[in-house]
Amino acid sequence: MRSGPGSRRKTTAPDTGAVPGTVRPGGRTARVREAVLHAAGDALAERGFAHLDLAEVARRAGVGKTTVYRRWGSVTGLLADLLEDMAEQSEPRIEVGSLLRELEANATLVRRTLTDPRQGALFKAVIAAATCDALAAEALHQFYAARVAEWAPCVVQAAERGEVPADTDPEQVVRAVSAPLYYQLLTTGTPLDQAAAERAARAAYDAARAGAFRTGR
Amino acid sequence: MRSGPGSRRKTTAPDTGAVPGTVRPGGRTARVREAVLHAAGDALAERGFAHLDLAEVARRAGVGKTTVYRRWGSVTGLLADLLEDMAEQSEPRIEVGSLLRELEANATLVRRTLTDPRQGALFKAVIAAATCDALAAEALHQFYAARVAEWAPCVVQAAERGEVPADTDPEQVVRAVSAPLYYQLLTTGTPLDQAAAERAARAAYDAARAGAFRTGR
DNA sequence: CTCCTAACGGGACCCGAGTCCCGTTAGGCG
DNA sequence: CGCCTAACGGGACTCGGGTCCCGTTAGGAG
Repeated sequence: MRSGPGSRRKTTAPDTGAVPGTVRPGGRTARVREAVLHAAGDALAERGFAHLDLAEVARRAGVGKTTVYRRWGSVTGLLADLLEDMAEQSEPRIEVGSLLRELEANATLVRRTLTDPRQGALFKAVIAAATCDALAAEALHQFYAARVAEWAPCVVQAAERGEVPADTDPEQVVRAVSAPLYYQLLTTGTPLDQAAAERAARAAYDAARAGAFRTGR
Repeated sequence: MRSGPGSRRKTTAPDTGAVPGTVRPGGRTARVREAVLHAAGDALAERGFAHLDLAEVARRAGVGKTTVYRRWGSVTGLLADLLEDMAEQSEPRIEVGSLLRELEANATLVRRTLTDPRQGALFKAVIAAATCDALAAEALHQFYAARVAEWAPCVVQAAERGEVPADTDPEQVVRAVSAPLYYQLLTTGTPLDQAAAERAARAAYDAARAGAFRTGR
């Protein structure tokens, strides 16, 4: 793939083997990235993952088709970058002082995200991509690890207050809130309403209090 | 697409507009269907959803490429049929007399299914397909509706025994068992072990007992 | 057993996603 | 404020997934 370091060219393209955009990430490169990610998000929300065409994304972004293929390589690569971009701007947790309230806030946030036309479409697409592409899977795992880490402290604090057993696994509790929402989204046709979010938070809360997520078994 | 009923041909193909295989479902047609579904399952387990090629499936099945396209039309159509085929041979629930035990049995079954190379690959593929194809989504919803209906009675019986509140929604409880397993499979890299299955059953059980799934709110 | 035709099989063909080549634009260091 | 070259842009080209055409095989009614 990459040419040897001794290969001689005239004025064009030494081919350093580096991913384009990493050496000169400023100015134009940044603008192109933003335009492409934005266009990709639009296309995804409108036409769905299955009909996502990189040529169309390039056209919408006012960018050369070659550029998109060179920088992102494939649909899954673009999705991974899109997800990473979204991760940077996701809302932080707000402390409330009550575990049930915090889990409800989390469930509501997840529900809003999955219900949102743009973000929901993106998540569905990334999940689909992750089932058959290692790169997308890695991006997805990173994303959820970060999100779970953001919310885990509320369980730790609840444990300190004695709301749940001291050896409760915080991450398990946070995951238990999201799980039913994703499951419903993917395996049933019923829309995700607020009642589903509250139910998910409540179930995770009750299970945690009953000790279902204790690490010591 | 379909020619009008008045169109005249010599000896070939009246084109009734019906899906091939519905008029003469016996003998050869049935053999072809079985061979193709089997080959598709193999290919899916080996190469994954992304690299599933209908021409390759046809070759493996010893069947003409045209036949596969004519009968199933697309990858998602084939997946939908494959899922329907699997639904017919899934294991029935076994009565145990203890809700926790039954939920654990269910969780173990789900875990085994998702861990199995062939079935697991199929489920991942169908989930991916369902996010962008209405036909696959419908097949998936049907499948889970049937599976949930199969297991819901154990919650009804538990309610009669007083193990959980009388107005507990049985389907919610059953779904709560599967949800964390699917969530873990899709959003984390960690493998689905038996501990995860037991935890899922336990969490659903505790939440149900605490009244998290009561319909009356 | 015979006939009608549903369903299959082979192979030519088509089309568009992805690649390649090479000229042009602009980031950023000296 | 130039120079070097990273990064972009356009357009020709490839190649394999999906379609079409038409001849062949075999299900099943009578």
